[in-house]
Amino acid sequence: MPTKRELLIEAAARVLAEEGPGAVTARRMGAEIGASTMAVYTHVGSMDELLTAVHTEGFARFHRRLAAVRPSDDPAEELHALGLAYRRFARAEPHLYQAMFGRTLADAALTPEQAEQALSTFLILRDAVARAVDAGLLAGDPQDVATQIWATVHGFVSLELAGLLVDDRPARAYDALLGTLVRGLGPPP
Amino acid sequence: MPTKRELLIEAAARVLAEEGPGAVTARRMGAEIGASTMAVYTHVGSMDELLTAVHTEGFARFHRRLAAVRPSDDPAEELHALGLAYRRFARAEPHLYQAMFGRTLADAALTPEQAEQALSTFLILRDAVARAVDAGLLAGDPQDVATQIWATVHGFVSLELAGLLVDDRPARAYDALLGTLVRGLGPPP
DNA sequence: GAGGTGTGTATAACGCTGTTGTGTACGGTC
DNA sequence: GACCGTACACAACAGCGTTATACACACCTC
Repeated sequence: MPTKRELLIEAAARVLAEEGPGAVTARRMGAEIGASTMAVYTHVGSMDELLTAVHTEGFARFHRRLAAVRPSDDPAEELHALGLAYRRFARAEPHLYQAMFGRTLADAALTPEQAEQALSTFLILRDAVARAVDAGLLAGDPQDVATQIWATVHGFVSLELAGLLVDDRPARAYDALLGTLVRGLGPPP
Repeated sequence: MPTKRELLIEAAARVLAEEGPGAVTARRMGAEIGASTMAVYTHVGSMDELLTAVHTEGFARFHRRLAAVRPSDDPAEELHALGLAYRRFARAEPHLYQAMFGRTLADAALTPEQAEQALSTFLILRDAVARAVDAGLLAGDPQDVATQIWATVHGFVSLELAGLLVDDRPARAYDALLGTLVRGLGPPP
């Protein structure tokens, strides 16, 4: 049986994903779990802490999605599958993705828990990159290479979610971008 | 002499840049220009329209920054300078950058004016890419290539602003990413 | 079992927000 | 001089996050 805190976080993540950040209010969250507004303050602390918890929950879902990509013998195929899973998650839960990646550092730094969550998700990518480097597909320090891949992939889906991508065939453009990455990160000929 | 509408937009952009989105309120904006709250509604229409106008103003500033990068005889150097100007703008005005690129398409589509603004800024990059393709530095359709570059560059600075970049030398990592891009987008050997 | 203690809850209130309505002053037009 | 439309300040409304208050209930000690 989930605690009321867990119910609140789950409800907040769901309402955020379905109706956007404007719908996530303390009164609404209380009503969602059949309690009063005070539930947020008794069980979570504040709306800010609730949104922080949703951030963490978002990364947990993201982690599960990426971890579900089963390792392949072909590192190129595995990286491609990871890239597709990444974009699929962002398009499936745009508000959650926005809550996870859209914060500005100038506002508030990440909590240690958030940083650890983000790092553990990043490690999925880094390990796959390390295998690709071992196989000779990519070259360089896996950490640096994975950072570049993450930035690139995030940039594309972020522009896409913001409606700033002019391309009318985003899936094809995304594949082209992944191809560019592998070319640019490959060993020198 | 600027109109009160222009004063409001300028004040909103400034307060947004200096104090973040939470400080941009109707009462504050009225006080900023020495008028009452009603000024926002008389001269702009609503807070939402004001933020839309700030979005447009942000792209105008962005455009000026990128357009100030003077064309070089060396397309590689020009692209590199554009990339540095891009990151410099984002780091100088993170809240403005966030307001420009952080909206989720699911919330509200861009107005035609916003789309045109964004496109005209994109054209600066596309033209530079076209020159690089002519010079044999890059290969492919300039529009597609420029889209890939934009996505990549945006992804990096976006992660950086969100505090999710683990690298402790972001400037070096950014240069490495730009290098990867040029390699990946260059003509086949 | 009786009485104190502490936690969870609901209700109400405070100050803030965006927005709207009301009344008033001002400047141009017939 | 009378009229009209615009801009303005002030007040009010609903909703927000948050806090204070009062009540209910489980538990623990005597």
